[in-house]
Amino acid sequence: MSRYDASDIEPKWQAAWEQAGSFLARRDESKPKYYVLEMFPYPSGRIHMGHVRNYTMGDVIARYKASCGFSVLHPMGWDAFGMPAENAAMASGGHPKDWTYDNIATMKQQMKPLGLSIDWSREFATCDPEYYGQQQSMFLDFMEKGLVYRKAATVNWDPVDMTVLANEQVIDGKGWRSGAPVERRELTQWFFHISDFAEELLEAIDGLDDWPEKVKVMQRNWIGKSRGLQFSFSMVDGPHGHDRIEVYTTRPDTLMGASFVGISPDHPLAKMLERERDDVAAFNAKARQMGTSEEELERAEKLGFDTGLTVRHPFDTSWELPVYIANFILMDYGTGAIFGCPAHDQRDLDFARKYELPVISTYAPRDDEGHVLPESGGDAYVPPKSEKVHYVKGFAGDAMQTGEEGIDSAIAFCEANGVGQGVTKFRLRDWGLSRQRFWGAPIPVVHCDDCGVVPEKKENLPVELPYDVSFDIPGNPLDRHPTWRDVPCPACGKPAKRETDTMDTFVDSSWYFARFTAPNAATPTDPEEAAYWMNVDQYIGGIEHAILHLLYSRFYARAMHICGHLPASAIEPFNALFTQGMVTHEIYVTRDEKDRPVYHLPEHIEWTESGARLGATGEPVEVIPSAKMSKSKKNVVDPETIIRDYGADTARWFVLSDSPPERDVEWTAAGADAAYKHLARVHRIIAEIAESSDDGSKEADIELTRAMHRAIQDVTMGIESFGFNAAIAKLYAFTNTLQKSKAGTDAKREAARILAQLMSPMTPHLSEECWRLLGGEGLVTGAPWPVADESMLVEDTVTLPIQINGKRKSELTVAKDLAKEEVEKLVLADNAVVKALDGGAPKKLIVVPGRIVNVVL
RNA sequence: GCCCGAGUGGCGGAAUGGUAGACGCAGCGGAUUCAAAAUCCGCCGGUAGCAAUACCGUGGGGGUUCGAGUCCCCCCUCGGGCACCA
Repeated sequence: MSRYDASDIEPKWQAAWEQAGSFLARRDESKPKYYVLEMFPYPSGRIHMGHVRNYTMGDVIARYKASCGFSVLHPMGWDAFGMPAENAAMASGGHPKDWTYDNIATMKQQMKPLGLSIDWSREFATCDPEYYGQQQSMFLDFMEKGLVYRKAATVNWDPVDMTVLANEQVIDGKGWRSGAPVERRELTQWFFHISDFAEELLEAIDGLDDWPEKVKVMQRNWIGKSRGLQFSFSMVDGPHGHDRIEVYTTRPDTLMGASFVGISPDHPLAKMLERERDDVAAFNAKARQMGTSEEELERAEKLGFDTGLTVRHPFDTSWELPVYIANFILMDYGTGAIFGCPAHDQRDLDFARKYELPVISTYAPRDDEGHVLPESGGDAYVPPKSEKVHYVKGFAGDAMQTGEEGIDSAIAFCEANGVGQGVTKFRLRDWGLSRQRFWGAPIPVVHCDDCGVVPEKKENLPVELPYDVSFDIPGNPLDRHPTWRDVPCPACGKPAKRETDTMDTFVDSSWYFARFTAPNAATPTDPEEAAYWMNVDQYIGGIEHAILHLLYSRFYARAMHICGHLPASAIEPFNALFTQGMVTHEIYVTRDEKDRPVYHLPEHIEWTESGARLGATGEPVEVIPSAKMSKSKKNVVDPETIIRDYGADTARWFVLSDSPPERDVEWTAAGADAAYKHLARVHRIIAEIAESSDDGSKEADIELTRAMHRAIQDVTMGIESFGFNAAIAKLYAFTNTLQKSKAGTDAKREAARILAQLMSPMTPHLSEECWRLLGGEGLVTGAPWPVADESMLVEDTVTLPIQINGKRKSELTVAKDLAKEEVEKLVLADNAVVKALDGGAPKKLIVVPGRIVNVVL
């Protein structure tokens, strides 16, 4: 009998699947289809355990669904454009293309030994000209349908490197390379009209039944539909025709508590003042010395500049409010101007106290006992809008009403009195897709002095990225590439210049799922293939993509439908979504002479009785609790090493077994050892059973068969509900039962065959091996999934716990369907109950049939 | 700062509002062995107790309920996102 040797078993069965073409997706109209997709990887260089976990989960689903008779599509590709390739080119020369394709080759070579049931014939990278050429073609379609436009928008500008910075390249308000304070700068950029779809994208969330509730909540909040009042303050002696300031507020019910008006440094009025007054110019310049991210603006100290100008309150023209320029107000939101009500907004309150502005409550708690008014030094009073409050300075509706009612009546009152109108706004902004970078899909338009912005002709696509470029000076090489940049105008033929902005990589990942249905089509999609394979039935990826990637894809699918590239049924492209957790690991750190941390790889650590030490020097090592595996912290284990030492099945089993899939899993060497030992044990048990021939007792046969059907039921439910760890726990239990069983060989062989099959989505190689040992027909991959016999699942008796006052004191084993009255009699006769009642009668006797009994004294 | 999650033994975790700790790891005891590895069997939340058993226990504090890890309110800690990281 051979020992379990993964390095022997795994390549053998991978070759068998390859030869059988087991994973080629075939369009078969006679079968139901199932499209399972994991978020495709960025080719960073090497795969990591997070990838292994993500793809293993998808693989379990893909293999299970194939066994259930579905025609399965399970493809893989590469999200291959992006900054790291460009950074690598800057750091060590070379071309981003070579770096990227080298990485893809390495990572594919690392993924293959995992034995994933992927149809590799559909593989592509988003940096393939065939792919981004189709994307450019769709961009032209979008232009034609009015889904794209240009406008000015702010970017992070590094004044030393003379280049645009990504948010992650801005560290503490400074450029990551130059260290120079970044500036906000306006550039004309390309935008998708995603905000036109805000209402629809919001409403359609309700139909996403198989998406996690938290993702739906995050998307709803992101779209941020609000009802509010838009109106203008008239200015007192407004300069140069600026006689009004238009504001939008979601809390018009606090209008009588307004104490100042704030405008963005980029507001037209602020810009006008800036030209005339040095002090305003200085303040605005300082305010612009900040990154563009919302997070940075919110965290920064709130600063204001008193312009000396005032506006009149719409309901009391003798009441004048000061106008401040404030660094936390963005021109992109609403009207770029707000009124501040310090009593009911903590940020406004902080601002008011700083600049000694009045604080006026418009409402207070109904029961204001213990409530310290913000006027008297308390915090801003910000109750939920659904809570009833007492309006002390309201101007419409009842004195006692909820915030929502207060807002509604305030809007109605203002409209009736000619002060502005109620409007619905969305927080969602249009999707800026321009990137001033090289390594992305070129935006296929040409700028002509005569004709303006001219779309490239479709027959000239793809507009391919040039190879003869260098990255030794900052900025986009496309900007300074004369032969690539200087082209004739597609409309008039005169000399013109190509657009040098490339597309956001979110564009690439917003339709790759559709391209997988026909990866070689001469158009973006093939209608028949898209109709058959779309939608993605199960999408799996990280929670970090909960908002942007998924929202953009939902928009993009709609835009593709408008242009005829997807059927109407595919505008919500992901039927079910699962967000898996990360793989974490402990961090090992020592200190250098300057007390800076030095990180060490897990494989360099040795464990002694006195703790962790560095293997090479014996130096003690500090162990920091688990965090996401990252190269910088060196808390990584290389899947390649794990596969070499234990085999792919062990890696797959471990990442599924130890934690619920939506939670983080901590990689531990002990856990990997345990997984390996268990697989070896299964192999041994099954090999023994395959060689044995015993008669067992009939009772043992029935008992084992019952356990087998129970296992089929539990494991199937586990997989269906993404409870992989629970399914694996049942498989452990069933293995224990099988090992201890006194059943005869026939019953044991059947149970062993079912065990191998139930394990096959998780450990496909081992399962094939066991299947063969047991004389199973063909490959277990593709063998029909077993179905539990319902009659074998039913138990005749149940054990009811007996609680006294909610605490378990005894138990009672009765026939499953014993009448409630009979149960009550038996309960009252129970020793523990008799003792507790001490001759008295229970106050209450609760019998939940088949579950529990509670005696209340 | 704003939005969304998560917190259960030494560890990973299980538990349609119904016996908290399934299953696994580590640990302890035993069998096997010349010995070890491997394997097999048993024990394994805390406190008190020889024991039977009692009390405590799901991040902290309140609440709803016959009954709360699970539902509600407040708080703490950790993680994800915040529109140019992917």
